[in-house]
Amino acid sequence: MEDDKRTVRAVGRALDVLLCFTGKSDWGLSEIANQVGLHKSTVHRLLATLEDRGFVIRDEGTEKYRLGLRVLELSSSQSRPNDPSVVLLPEMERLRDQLGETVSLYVRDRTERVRIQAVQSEQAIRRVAPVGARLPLSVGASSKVLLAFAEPSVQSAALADPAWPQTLDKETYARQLDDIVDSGYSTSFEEREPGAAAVAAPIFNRAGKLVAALAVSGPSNRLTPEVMHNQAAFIMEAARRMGALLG
Amino acid sequence: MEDDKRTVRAVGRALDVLLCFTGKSDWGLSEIANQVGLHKSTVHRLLATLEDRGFVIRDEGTEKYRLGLRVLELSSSQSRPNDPSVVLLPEMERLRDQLGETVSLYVRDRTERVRIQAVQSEQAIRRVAPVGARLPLSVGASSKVLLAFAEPSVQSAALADPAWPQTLDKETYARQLDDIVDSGYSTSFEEREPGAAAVAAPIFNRAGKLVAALAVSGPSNRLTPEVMHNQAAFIMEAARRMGALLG
DNA sequence: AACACAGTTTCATAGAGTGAAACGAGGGAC
DNA sequence: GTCCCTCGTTTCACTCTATGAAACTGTGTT
Repeated sequence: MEDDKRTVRAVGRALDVLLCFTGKSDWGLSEIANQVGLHKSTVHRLLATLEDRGFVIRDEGTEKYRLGLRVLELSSSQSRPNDPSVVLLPEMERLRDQLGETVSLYVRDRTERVRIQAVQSEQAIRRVAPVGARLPLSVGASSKVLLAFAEPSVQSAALADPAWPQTLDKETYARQLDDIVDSGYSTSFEEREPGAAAVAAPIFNRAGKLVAALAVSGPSNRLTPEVMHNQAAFIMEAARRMGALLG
Repeated sequence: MEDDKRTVRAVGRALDVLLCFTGKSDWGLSEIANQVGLHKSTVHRLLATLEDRGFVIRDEGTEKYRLGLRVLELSSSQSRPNDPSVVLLPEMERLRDQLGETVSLYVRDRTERVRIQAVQSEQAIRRVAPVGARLPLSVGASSKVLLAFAEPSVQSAALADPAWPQTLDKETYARQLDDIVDSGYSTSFEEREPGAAAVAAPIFNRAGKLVAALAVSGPSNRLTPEVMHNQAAFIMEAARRMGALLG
């Protein structure tokens, strides 16, 4: 409400329209208008602008809107040299082969986390982990790692976020984070998703700054607490090696 | 100029700001203002809005702007099931192994073409082909394929585009396109980039609609006109198989 | 110290964006 | 066939938003 004056309303609305396309690829005009809470005619103009610049296209046949190729163009020009998601990929594959489970790489983005890289397990039952997925910073092994080793200001900002689940007891949570700092890794067992479990360790760059969380995840019947405890040493070792690869 | 009334100026400007980040990842405020021809304060507000929604972030250290992770999120939710870029990937790898050169997949986007998928040659000297790259629809083997087999309205729109090179003789070009329709493939020899050559063939879906161009490209000393002529049959055969994989 | 340059904020004004309403175009239902 | 519902498109008067000049702050350079 305070920095609304520093932003441009029409642009913010257009970006909100664009963000509709995460999770659902085909949208009708009225559908979007309903979703973002704007008038049809307003959304129509915003979409016309987005379409003009190639950010959305209209499916021929069904007249529905869909993301355009400008998005691909942007994202491909996003990755810079010594980008963690490409530099660390070989090490992630090595760890996947060593443990046989899906390996993911997460970074914090404000009060959420984003999976910036993943290599899938090759087992029949495996964790599928789409790159680019945005997840809450509250639950899950990687979330706790990203918070436990973050600066205090980051922690308090995350807890103050309206999206933070009110059901979590903050004291218990804080103690859990302390334990993670002590042990150097974090686990989660059916915490965010039923049937899934994960181990995560922090990756620090050479300057000692937390840059990402390395996570190994799989079905909870394979990744029992004992198994995860045994894997933790390997994961921390891999995370250490990865940190050395970063600027 | 005509449909400017149907679009939202501020949004268009914001998207133009966003598009600065294709080709150069780090931008200062004044730099962007200069690039897009807007006032500093205007760009400042647009960037604040883009930052608020996570489309750009500011590098800590250098205060420069850079693309945010929302872009990754969007692009990853872009690929739909039976998307050519994933369905055709195995066939592209097969062709790469068969011919030993870089294989690219292009689609037309208005009056340009975009590389939506690529598999790199494994030779020491190879064509590097970043996915997402946007190229002119005038020159290059794939361009000519995408135009030759397109509907007449598409062809005339491309020729009428202000970006179309005035140096090309339209009659010679039209004859060239006719030849491509007859032979079923297209070649280019140091046409767009010095030292590079390519062969391309059209991919039609089951309904007979042109959906993409399949291109094999490499250094011009390996891909001589004779070599490319010999490879053409394999490429057309691969393109035919790929078309059968599409809806 | 003086300067140059980048980013930020303020503010009066113009005109751009807004949303209600009307319009036109399918597409079922009956 | 008609009616009706819904979707996308267009118009238009009004308000409030976006704009850009200018002032301001901060940082590094000469």
